Amino acid sequence: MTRQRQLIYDIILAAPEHRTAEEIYDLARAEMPSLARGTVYRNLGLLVRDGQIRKLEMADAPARYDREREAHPHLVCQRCGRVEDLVLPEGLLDPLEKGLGEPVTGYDLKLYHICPACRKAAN
Amino acid sequence: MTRQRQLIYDIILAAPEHRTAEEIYDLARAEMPSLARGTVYRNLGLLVRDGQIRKLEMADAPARYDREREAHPHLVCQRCGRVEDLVLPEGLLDPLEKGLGEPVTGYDLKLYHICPACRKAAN
DNA sequence: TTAGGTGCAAACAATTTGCCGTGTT
DNA sequence: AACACGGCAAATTGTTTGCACCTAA
Repeated sequence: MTRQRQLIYDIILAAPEHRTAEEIYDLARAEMPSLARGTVYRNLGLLVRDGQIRKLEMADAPARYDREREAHPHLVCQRCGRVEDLVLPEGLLDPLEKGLGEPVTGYDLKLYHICPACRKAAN
Repeated sequence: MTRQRQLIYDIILAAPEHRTAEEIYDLARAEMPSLARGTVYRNLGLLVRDGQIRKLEMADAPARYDREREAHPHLVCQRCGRVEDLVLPEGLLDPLEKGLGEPVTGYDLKLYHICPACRKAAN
């Protein structure tokens, strides 16, 4: 855990936002102006590999990072890309897995909507 | 529907495979060698926009395209990236949507596993 | 003193775009 | 003539990598 990795990790832990690498880079540079973009990507990759954070692949947009360690669904605004965590009702996906007969190693569930802010703006 | 768009569309309809733009480009060029890569991307975009096909965003890999018109879950091999369609049990996601109180405009559900071929190869 | 990490810049992969020509209505 | 689309190549975007230097165990 170098200073730079700690900084990046702290930024992710500090808020429930699901930020992009670029946003994290900007926030981190406010604190450590010498920080390189490559270092951000490298450390995000390592944090994901070690299971300390999660990477969310977004549709037609840069990936976002989630401080939550366990798999859970997300609610994504189709307009602005904002992401919220959802709670997965216990055993919700069981019927699907059951039907498969094979073990599932993970899942990715996103629900799309238009967030209140965007819906208001659309008027 | 130009010749090139029809060709691209036919390739997608012809098989249940979920191919990448590059794979579609290669298959199409076997039939029409002058076809440009940009044309493939342009037409895939239009076909998606018009709801004739679906785009599947993959984790750390190029997007794939699905001939199925309606939303449905996918089973993705973590090793080789192969994608299969799944059938979503009726009303499976209702509890989630219910809990939200807001309308959901769509969803994206992927289950990850190791496909039989890859599991065998791992021995 | 050596393994791992950094900053920097160049490289990359997937996709998009501008431009200009061409076939169709 | 208007126009949508194709081919081509250059541009963009998001991300990765090679390299030389540095630093903490």
